[in-house]
Amino acid sequence: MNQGWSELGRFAEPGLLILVSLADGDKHGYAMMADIEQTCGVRVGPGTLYGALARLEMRGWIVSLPAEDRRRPYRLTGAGSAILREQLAGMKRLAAAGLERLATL
Amino acid sequence: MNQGWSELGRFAEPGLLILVSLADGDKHGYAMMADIEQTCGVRVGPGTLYGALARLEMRGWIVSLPAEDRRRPYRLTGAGSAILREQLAGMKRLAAAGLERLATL
DNA sequence: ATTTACTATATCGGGTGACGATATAGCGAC
DNA sequence: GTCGCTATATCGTCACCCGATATAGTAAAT
Repeated sequence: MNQGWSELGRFAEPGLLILVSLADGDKHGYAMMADIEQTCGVRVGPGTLYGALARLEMRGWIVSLPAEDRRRPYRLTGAGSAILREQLAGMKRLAAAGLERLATL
Repeated sequence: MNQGWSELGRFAEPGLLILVSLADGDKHGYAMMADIEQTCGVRVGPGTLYGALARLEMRGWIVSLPAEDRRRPYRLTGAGSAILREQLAGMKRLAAAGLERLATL
């Protein structure tokens, strides 16, 4: 984690970044790392990524597809896209409310 | 944590919620809990709150003001509001990008 | 007056997860 | 055949979330 999205304790959520990455279409781990770094400017290391993938799958937000080649692709589930939509809507509200507060400060 | 902002492992950042709460003006802990619950629908317990407050202060995002009465108010620092602005801008971008991806899914 | 409820802060402990480091291995190029 | 890239996996440490619990002041109710 970190850089671009800038130093702080733990203000970024790798799991959420993964879900956003998969919202674009099925991807395997390495491709997600590249996608997330490119679109968010955040580097997610393998330790973070594969741990988060396992937890997301365990919770049913994603499923792993049969491995093609050396690649193990993942797909966002219905539950995953529902929770993602909900989370992003909440984030959007929070960001708007927070920025407004900062503006009138 | 949880409810309204809905069940998931750890997709909410108490530290960020505190900064947003303080962006509205100085507040003591108990007032932040009330403010955060009212505006975000998220309940932050005392264990979460005071731990996060200590860390935020240690990092210089907030300062504790001299206690009036029984209350220990906190104030957002310049560094704190800068980091908050940056974080919220990032969140806004991510939310917009993610929701767009979900829409074209 | 004492019980009840709310305000307010503080601490402890368990469990979860972020993340760097490291290992493994296939592939293409030079 | 070695170098760099693609790709996945695991381990260990440290941070920190969060429920539970303790403490205490205030204030209205009984």
